[in-house]
Amino acid sequence: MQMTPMIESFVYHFGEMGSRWGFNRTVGQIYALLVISEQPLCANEIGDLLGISRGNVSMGLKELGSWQLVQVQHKPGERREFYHTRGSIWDMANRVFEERRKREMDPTLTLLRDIMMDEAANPEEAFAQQRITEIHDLLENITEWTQSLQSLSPEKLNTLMKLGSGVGKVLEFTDKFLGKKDPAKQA
Amino acid sequence: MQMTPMIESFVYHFGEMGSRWGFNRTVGQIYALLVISEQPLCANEIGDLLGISRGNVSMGLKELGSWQLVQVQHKPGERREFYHTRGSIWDMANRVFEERRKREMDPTLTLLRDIMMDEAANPEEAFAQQRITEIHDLLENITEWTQSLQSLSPEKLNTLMKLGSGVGKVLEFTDKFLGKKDPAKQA
DNA sequence: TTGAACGTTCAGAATTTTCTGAAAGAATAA
DNA sequence: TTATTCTTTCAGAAAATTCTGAACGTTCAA
Repeated sequence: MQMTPMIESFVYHFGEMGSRWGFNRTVGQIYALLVISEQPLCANEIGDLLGISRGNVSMGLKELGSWQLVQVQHKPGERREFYHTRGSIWDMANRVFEERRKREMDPTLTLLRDIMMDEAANPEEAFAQQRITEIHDLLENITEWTQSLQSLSPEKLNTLMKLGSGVGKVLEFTDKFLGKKDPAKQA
Repeated sequence: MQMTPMIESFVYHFGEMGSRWGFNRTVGQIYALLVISEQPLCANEIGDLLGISRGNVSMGLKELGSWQLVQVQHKPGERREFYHTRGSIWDMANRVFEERRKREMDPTLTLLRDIMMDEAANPEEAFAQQRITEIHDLLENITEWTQSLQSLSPEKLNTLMKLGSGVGKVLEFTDKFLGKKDPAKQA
């Protein structure tokens, strides 16, 4: 693996973006490198390519492991471990979604529910609780929905994506033909 | 406005979460405060409630303004500015999505497209380009789709959300009744 | 025109996050 | 056993981010 300008720009950009997705720059760079490398890479090679210390590479790979985004491989006769990404780009995106849900959404929903259970001590708290309930319901909706989308087959998801806002038409159409039957009941 | 334990826990949690949504802890706290306060707040009050400096409040409000998440209000006879959130919780979520798309997705898509246009200098770059194309297509799909969902009416969006994975059934149903017609064409 | 009450800015301080490299652990072969 | 080659850990260093508060700008009333 060689650091050409093309590969550098990709790796550095994903380093910056990484922090938006829940991990730091180095972790993002390591991941970017593994994604675009056809061959699995060993820790030393990663460190050399990115110009970071061996310890940092180790921590980064550990982090990526906890996200289940990398796989360890052994080459016969080699003692070193080689790393590469697992699954398709889709699988990876799913895993990031899933992991962020667990780490961010779930604790937030729990907190909001706890607050909703409390007795409001005054009108200010009552108003706050009302807002918090709205936020909770929205987040819960989005969370459940995205989760159910993830269980859809890739083909169906693709159809759905291609539909775009045309999905509105499909809903109308379905409504008309099913008559009284509420499509929501099919969920 | 008073800092009760209930309000504190909400505000602090959203401070932590804020960093995941693209702004820092203080900005998250200021926003949380404005969301659950029925009355608009002035900058001094915000600073006092959160125990942060006046300058920090000013910077935080500026940041929230750039996200179009707060509105300035003037009370008659008052020289101070009062701040509160604009629109419903849904509107706010939309605005955050929209803003993140502009700040993160668009630049990423541009970079990936640029790389896709380059000539691959060797087989390694060719492989990298292939992966980058996959990533680009996925991100573009998701971006366009979420954008088109945002243009849907709130009721339709709600129906869709409630459908959950049941949307798969609706797609099958539509397929059957439309026969040869590919629903994707309606998009 | 002065002073009071507000808002903004930004250099440097404080804090938080990330990274390094030395030490220690583990596997293997001789 | 010892040497070799790899990995991991973590205390402290380095870097990045955030925050403070003083200086300055603006508006308005007297």
